[in-house]
Amino acid sequence: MKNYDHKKIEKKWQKEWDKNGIYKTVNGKGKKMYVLDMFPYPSGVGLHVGHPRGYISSDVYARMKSMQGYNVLHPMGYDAFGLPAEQYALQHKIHPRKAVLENVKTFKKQLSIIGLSYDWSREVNTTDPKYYKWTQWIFLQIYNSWYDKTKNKARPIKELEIIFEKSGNLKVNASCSFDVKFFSAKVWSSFSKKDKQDILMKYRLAYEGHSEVNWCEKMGTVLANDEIVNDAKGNPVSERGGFPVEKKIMRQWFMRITAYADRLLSGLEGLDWSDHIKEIQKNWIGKSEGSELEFKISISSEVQPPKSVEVGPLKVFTTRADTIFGATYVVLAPEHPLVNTLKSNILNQEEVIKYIKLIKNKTDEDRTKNDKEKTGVELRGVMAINPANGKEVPIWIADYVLATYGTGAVMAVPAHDERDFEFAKKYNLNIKQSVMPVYGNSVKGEEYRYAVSAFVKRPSDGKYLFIKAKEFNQISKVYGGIEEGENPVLAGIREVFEETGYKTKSVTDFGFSIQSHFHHPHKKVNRKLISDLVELELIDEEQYEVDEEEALLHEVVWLTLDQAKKLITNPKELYDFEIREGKKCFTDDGVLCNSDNFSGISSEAARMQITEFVGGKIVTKYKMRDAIFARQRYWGEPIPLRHNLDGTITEFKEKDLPLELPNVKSYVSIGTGESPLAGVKSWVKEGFETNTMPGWAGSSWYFLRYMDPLNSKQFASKKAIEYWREVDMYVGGQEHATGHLLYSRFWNNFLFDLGCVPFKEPFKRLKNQGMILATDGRKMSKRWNNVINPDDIVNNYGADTLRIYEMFMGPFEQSLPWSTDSIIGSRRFLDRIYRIQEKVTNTKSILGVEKIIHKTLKKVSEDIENFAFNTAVSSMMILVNEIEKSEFIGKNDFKIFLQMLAPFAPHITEELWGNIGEKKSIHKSSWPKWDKKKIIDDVIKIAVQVNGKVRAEIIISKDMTEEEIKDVSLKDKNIVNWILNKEIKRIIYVPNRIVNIVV
RNA sequence: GCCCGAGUGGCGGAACUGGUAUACGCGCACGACUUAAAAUCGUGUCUCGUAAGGGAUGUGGGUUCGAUUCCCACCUCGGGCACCA
Repeated sequence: MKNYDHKKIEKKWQKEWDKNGIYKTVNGKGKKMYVLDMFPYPSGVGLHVGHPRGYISSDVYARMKSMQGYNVLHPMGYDAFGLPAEQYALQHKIHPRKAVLENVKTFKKQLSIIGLSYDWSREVNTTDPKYYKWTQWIFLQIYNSWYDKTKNKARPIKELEIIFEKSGNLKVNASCSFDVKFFSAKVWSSFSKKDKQDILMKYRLAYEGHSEVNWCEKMGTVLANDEIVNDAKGNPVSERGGFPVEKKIMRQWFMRITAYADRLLSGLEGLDWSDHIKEIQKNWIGKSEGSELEFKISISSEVQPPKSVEVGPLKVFTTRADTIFGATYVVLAPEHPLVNTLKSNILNQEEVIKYIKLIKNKTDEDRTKNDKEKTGVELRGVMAINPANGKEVPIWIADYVLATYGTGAVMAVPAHDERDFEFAKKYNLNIKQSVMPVYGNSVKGEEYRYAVSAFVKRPSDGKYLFIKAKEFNQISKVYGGIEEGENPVLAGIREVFEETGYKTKSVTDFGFSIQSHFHHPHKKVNRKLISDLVELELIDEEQYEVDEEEALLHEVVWLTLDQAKKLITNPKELYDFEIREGKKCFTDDGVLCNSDNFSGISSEAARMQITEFVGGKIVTKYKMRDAIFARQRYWGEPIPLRHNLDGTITEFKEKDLPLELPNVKSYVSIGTGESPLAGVKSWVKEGFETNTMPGWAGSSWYFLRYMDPLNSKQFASKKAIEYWREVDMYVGGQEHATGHLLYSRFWNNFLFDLGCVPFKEPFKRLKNQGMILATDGRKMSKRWNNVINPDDIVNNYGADTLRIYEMFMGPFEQSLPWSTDSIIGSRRFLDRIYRIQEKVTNTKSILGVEKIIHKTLKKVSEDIENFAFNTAVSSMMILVNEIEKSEFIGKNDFKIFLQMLAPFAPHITEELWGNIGEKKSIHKSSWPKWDKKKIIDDVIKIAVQVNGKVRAEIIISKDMTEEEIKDVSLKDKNIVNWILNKEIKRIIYVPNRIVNIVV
């Protein structure tokens, strides 16, 4: 017998499979299974061993499903538009189109030697005009749609026009830009064509707008956030070249993904994705429910002469309407439009303008740096009126309020919000408590009391006074009730004297109350206590005599604050320390105080009631923003729109698509920040849009194209879509959690609204492969010189070894370092299998081998289904070890073994399959079924424990009763010693597992 | 700071729903084959102890007849978000 020659075998079968087209998929034949890899961006660098990990896993899965009788769609293609291709082209001075073709070739060559079962006849490429024709087509559908919030779906923009003509926009409940003004049908009809189009633009799901970009004057180009660094002075500069970068407002295209925020959130529920990815998407969408409240603006008479401007109320968004009585100022984002409206009424105009300018020049990074101190300026001369109590509060602008979230304005409640608290402390603003923390649960028959608790300092050594209850051995501060007409400080001084005999004077009243519920053990009553905290100081160290009863109950101890903190366990007491230390900010829910009629009710109830009381409304907000859908680059899909001389926009008709990228010599940035297309005369002359689509456009729908890749009439035929439907198994890296996976869900939901696809969610099941790190534990990168090339592995060990090893090395979703040493184990495994073929006989296997074959088959089938490939391989290794111990193996059993291994090692199994006389490809054979009867053991070994420690093993047969098993256990010679002279309290028997004797 | 996830031999890792911890592979040691080496095969390999037995799943507690698994606190690492009111 010759040795296992992987080179010969793999080459031979790859050629054979190709010739026979065994991986071709035909639409509409039997039950379907769509197994998809995230298609790659074909870079010029080539693959490292980490890349194929996902492809191998989906290939194993697809191969098993195919053998199980599914009609499997398992395609591959290329996502080739985008910045990397453009930069590669610039660097190598070749046209991106040519670079892409070259890279695709390299890529395909590297993939082909791994033996993946792709149907290459369905290959797609996003840069192919035949493909991006449909990307443009979908864009136009989105452009020509608006979102009806009542029907909760996208509708044609034409229908909106009809509504406008009939009744204006008053009754329209749509997702639209925030600045649309109301108009009647009559007013609508008076608008010019351009006016009408401008208004419709605010409703479209793909719309033109403006946004800030990072502009680098010297380079004449727009930079992404990660292309910017800070120089020595902390100013933003370009990473390459170190040229200054500034903010610039530019024209952009957007996608109104926010219209789908709620559907994208709720749609997650039904998906079989990892919780991790769902969590990331949930956070990204960032739903929060709160209230929108209105603060009226009052203008001070100090402004001479008073310029009264029509100022609408200031809207704020808050999730804590219950804290409104503690709102001691309001804050606007510096960009808030009201700042401009109020300009002439602001007394300190210059200061404000200076501040706004300062903020504008900061980069996003500066503004969001974690240790950054909050800054702000008060708008003097104007005040806001708290709608809950009618009191005037100052208005500030500050950089800690974001213009882009909520209403761009907040009511500041420093007592109950950490950010407001920090700001208020810095600028000495009022802090007013309106919610009390609550300790202990309310009980029936509570007696209600006001009380004080006191920190008492002894100036001579800085220690503090505590009392120790003799009965309970607990440390606490002095507590006492506040009598009628007493203030907390006086009550504290009196209580300290009565309980301890010390005379004190007042230092501070912290003015912060806490509500607690407890049982008073001496007075035998339930108490609801509202306590205030004060700090006192000894006047002299002489201790006067105290009441005898008091003295019996507790003694005085003097401790440093640190000592006390360690001794005290009561959470309410500990909270007092925090108040003392100036962390007077309580962000949890509690019970309202200082809140007029609302005092005493819970935070939760108050949120609704107060919102109603002040005439606000309950609203839902999302962190997610609309997605920018434009790049100022050459290498992307052209946006199929034409700008007319009168300022209107005309979209392309379907028959005129695709709008192809002009074939130009130079695609270098033209220096105005616009796309290089703006420098192409013929293009500009036609009025074509010069922005191109972003990288995520083509990848947001490619999974639909595979279903019907050559269709020139539709992006895919209805029939094909209805047959293949959603992707059953989607495999790719988790770095796409908030990009591709969100955008494609958005597009698919949109296409569903349009009736183009019969399902909302495109990816039913998702698996994310972990990264393969270099042997040094770092990421594989040319930079570290630690890249391992799969071609070398395939050459030295074979594709099957690479496949087995990558599946075996660890849990699929976990990142793991590559080990050059360990791969030999996978090769040895295949070597052994190759040798086993000599043991194949035409007779039946011995019983033990047959049994383990069926057990392993069950495990492998289940493990592949669950993507637990490492344990599947491991169980097959155990099987091989067993077979080696046996003198021979029956042909039928060997066949079953080859079949279960075939998805992992398609070449060697095909070879051995042929060697034992099979004519048809193993990959076209039917996945074997395990025989339930064959995997039941007649006798098994179980452990016997005494008091939870294993002391013996016994062999039991399947028809023994529990009594018999217990009996055997007790009589076992190892056990007898352990239970000698002891009373047996209990015997626990877990069927087929364990006997535990408790003595 | 907040929200997730993970900590098991020299290494990658296994352990079903709470039931014999360390499967499988790598490495290492010894042995067989060989003039020799490689390859291959066999045996051993958590730790302390001659043994009986004891101790180990990041640390400390708890629940349980029994905990890698459940609960509480803490430590370390990885990921996500980061002034989202």
